[in-house]
Amino acid sequence: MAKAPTVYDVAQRAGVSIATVSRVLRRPDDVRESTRTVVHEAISELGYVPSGAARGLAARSTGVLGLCFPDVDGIDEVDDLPDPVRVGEAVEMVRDVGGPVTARWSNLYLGEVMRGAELEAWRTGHAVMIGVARGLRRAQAVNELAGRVDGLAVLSKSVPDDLLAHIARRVPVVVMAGPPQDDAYDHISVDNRAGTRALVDHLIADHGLRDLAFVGGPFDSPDAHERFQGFRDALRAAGLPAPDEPAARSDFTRAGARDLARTMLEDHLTGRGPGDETGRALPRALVCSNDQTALGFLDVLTEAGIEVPGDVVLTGFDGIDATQASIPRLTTVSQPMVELGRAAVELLRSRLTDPGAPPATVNLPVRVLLRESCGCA
Amino acid sequence: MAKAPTVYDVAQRAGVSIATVSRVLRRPDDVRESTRTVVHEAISELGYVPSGAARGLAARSTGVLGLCFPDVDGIDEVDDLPDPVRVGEAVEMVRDVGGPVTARWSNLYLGEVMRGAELEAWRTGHAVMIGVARGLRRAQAVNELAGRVDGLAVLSKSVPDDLLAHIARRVPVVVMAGPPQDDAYDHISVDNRAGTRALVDHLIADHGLRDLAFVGGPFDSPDAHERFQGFRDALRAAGLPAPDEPAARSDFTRAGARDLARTMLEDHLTGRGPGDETGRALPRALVCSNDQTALGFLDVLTEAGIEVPGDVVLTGFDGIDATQASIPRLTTVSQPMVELGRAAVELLRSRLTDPGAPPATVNLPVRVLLRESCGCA
DNA sequence: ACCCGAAATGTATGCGCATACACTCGCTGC
DNA sequence: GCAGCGAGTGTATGCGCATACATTTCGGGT
Repeated sequence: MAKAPTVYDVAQRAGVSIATVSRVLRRPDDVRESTRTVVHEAISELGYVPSGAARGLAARSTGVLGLCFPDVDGIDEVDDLPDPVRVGEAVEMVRDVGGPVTARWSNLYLGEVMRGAELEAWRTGHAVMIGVARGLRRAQAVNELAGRVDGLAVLSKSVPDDLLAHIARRVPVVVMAGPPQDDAYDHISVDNRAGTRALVDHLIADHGLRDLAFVGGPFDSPDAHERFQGFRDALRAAGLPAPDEPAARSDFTRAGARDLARTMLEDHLTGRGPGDETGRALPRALVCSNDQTALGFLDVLTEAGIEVPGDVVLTGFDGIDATQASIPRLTTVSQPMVELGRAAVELLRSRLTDPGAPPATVNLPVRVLLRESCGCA
Repeated sequence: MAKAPTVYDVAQRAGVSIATVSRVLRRPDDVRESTRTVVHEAISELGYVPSGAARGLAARSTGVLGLCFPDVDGIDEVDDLPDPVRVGEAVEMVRDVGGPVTARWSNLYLGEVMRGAELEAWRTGHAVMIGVARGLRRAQAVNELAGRVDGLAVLSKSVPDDLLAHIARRVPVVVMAGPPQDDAYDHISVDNRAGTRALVDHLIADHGLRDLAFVGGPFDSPDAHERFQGFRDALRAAGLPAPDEPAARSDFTRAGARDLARTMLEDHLTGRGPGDETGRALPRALVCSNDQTALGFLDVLTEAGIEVPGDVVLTGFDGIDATQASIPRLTTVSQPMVELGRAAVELLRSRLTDPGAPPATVNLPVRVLLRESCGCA
C-alpha cells in the first residue's frame, strides 16, 4: 500500500500510453492482442487495481447502486451501542432457560432483500452499497450514500420525506415495500391486499368459515391497513358483513399480542357470564395482520386450552421461520423478500435507461402457505 | 436529474468560491456563520449532493469499506439465476406439507456479519459496500470492489489466493472466520476450539459423561477440525482417551446427517446382534461439529425411539435458530456473527491508521448455550 | 488613523481515469 | 507512386472536489 500504482505506472512499465491501458481494461477489442498481453503483465506485476473514484468521476457514472434501510436496532446515537465483545475474553456459559425465540425476522428480512438486490445487481455488473438511515447524522449519511451511487433503493419510511426529495434530484429513487403512493418515485410494493384476500377466500370457501375477525396492526402501518382491506374484500365477496375496523390492534410484537389476546379472552369470558364454555365466544377464525401477532395469540390460546384450529382458526402474515416451528404450524402469507430486492434493482436500471418514463409501481405477488393452523393438513 | 449541480453551481448561487462551499461541508468551523447559511440555502435550493467519486479522488480516500462474501447460492453464471417472480402474477397458494424447516442459516449468518460491519462502520463515519465473489467474472468483480474501498474484509475462502494477494497490494485486507493463519493479512477468527472445549468440559464435569464421540464435518473444513481439537483437549484434560479421528463425518447438512445417523444406528444394532436393546451401543454423548448435523441426528434418534438426552446426549455448534425450536432444544455454541463484522471493521480501521503494524489475528470468544439436549434444564 | 496578526475567503492545482480527437502505419486500389 | 482508409495508438482535456497557498478582511491595540 506504499502508493497504489496508477494507469501511468502501468503505461510506463508496459511502454504504452495511459489511453491504451484504459482501453485494455474497458474495450479490450480495440487493442491488438500483443499489446494487451504486455499491459496485462504490467498490471499483474505492479498489482494495479483501477481507482473506482477516478473512473466514476471520468465516466460520470459509478456503477454502484445504493440500498437504504431503516435502523432496526433502534440505535440513535453512537453512545447507544452495546459494547462489543472484548477480544480474548473467556468462553461464556449461558444457561438458556427458554423464553421467546429470538426474533431476527427483521434482520433476515433485510438480509434477504439485500441478497435479492445484490443478485440482480451482480447480474448487470453493478456493485451494491448499503446504508442505514440511523442516528442524528442521518441526513449526512444518506447524502453521502446518494452521492456515491447511480441509483438508490430506499426501504419505505427509512428516510424523511424532505431528505428523500433532496437526494431524488440527484439520483433515481425507488421506494421499497411502501404503500402504492402517488409521488414522484418508482415503487416496489408487496401485494398485501391480494394476499390477505386469497387467504381469507380460502378460509371461507375451503373451510366453510363464516365468523371471522381481523386482528390489525399499529394505526400507522400501511401494511396492516392493506391487509385489513384484503380481509374485507374477501368477506364482501362472500356476501358476509365486513367490519369497518379491525376487531383489535396488535403492536406487531409477540409479547404485545399475548397481552392483547389475554385481554380479549377475559372480555369474552366475562361478557358471557359465568359458567360459559371457554372460547365459545371467540370468533371462529382470527386473521392476524402479521405472524408475530398470530404467534402471540397462539401462545395464549394454547395456554387457555383452546384448540387451534379446532376451536379457533388462526393465520398470520409474513412467513417468518417461527411459523414453521409452532404447534400447529401457522398458515401464513409469505413475503417475497428476495424478489423485493431484485425488483428494486431492476426498476432502478430501467429508470437509468429511460429517465423520462413516468413513475412506475410494481406490485409483487405473495404466496399463501397453507398449514395446520387453518385446518389444512 | 437533468444535470446534477456541482460545487460550482452552488458557489455561484451563493456568491462565494468553490473552496468556501467545500469548506462549509467539510470544515464548517472555518467559515463564518452568515456565509454558511447562504451556502446551505444554495445547496438546498439547487438540490446539491456532493459527488462521492470526486471527493474520493481528491481526498485520496473514499470513506468506504468493503465486505466480500462467498456465493452461498451456488450461482456460477448469469444463466443459473432462477426466474424472478413475474410482476402481476396471481397470488400462489401452496399447500405446505412440512418437511425440513427451510435452512436460511447462511443467509442469516452473512446478514448478521453485515449488520455488525455496518454498525461499526457507521459509528466511525464509513460506508459499507458489499460484493459477492461469484461466477466466472469473479476476479473482475472483486477488483472493482477493491478499487472502490479503503479497506476490504473478506470472508474466508471467498476469494482465491492469488486474487487476494493482488488486491491486498492496493487495500488492507482482513480475512474473516478463517483458521488463524500465518499469512500477510489481518485475521478475525472464531474460537472454535475453546468453544468446543468449554462445551465438552461441561458435559464431563457437570453431567458426568465419560463415553463421548465427536461427529466431524467435511475434511476440508478448518472449523470442523478446530472443533474436533477442542473436543480432544477436553477429553485429555479429563484424563480420558482422545481419538485421533472423529467417530464419523457429516457433510454439515441436516439431510446428510440423517443418512449418516441411520447408517450408524444400523451398524451399532447389527454389530451387537439381535435382541439387543436399541441404542445401548451408541456413545453416551454425541458432540456434533455443527447444528445441522446435530439436528439431523436428533431427527433419526427421535424416530428410532432413542431419547435425548436420556439415552444419548446431543450437542451442536453455531447457534442457529432451529436449535431453539427442536425438541428437546439443542445445547450448542453460538457464533458471534455480529461481532465478527464489527471486529473486522475495527481491525480495518486500525490497519488504516497504522499501516506498518504487523499482521494481527483476533480470536473472538463464543458463548455456550446450555439447553435440554445435554441434560440441562 | 494606522499597523499587525488572525480569521475568512479566493485562486490554482492535481487526484486517476475515460475519451474525443489527432496522429502514425501498413495496405489497398488506382 | 500516391491518395485513401482503417486499425492501432498517443495527446490532451475535463470530470468535481479538497486543499495548499495567496489574498483580503476584520478586529484590537496604540
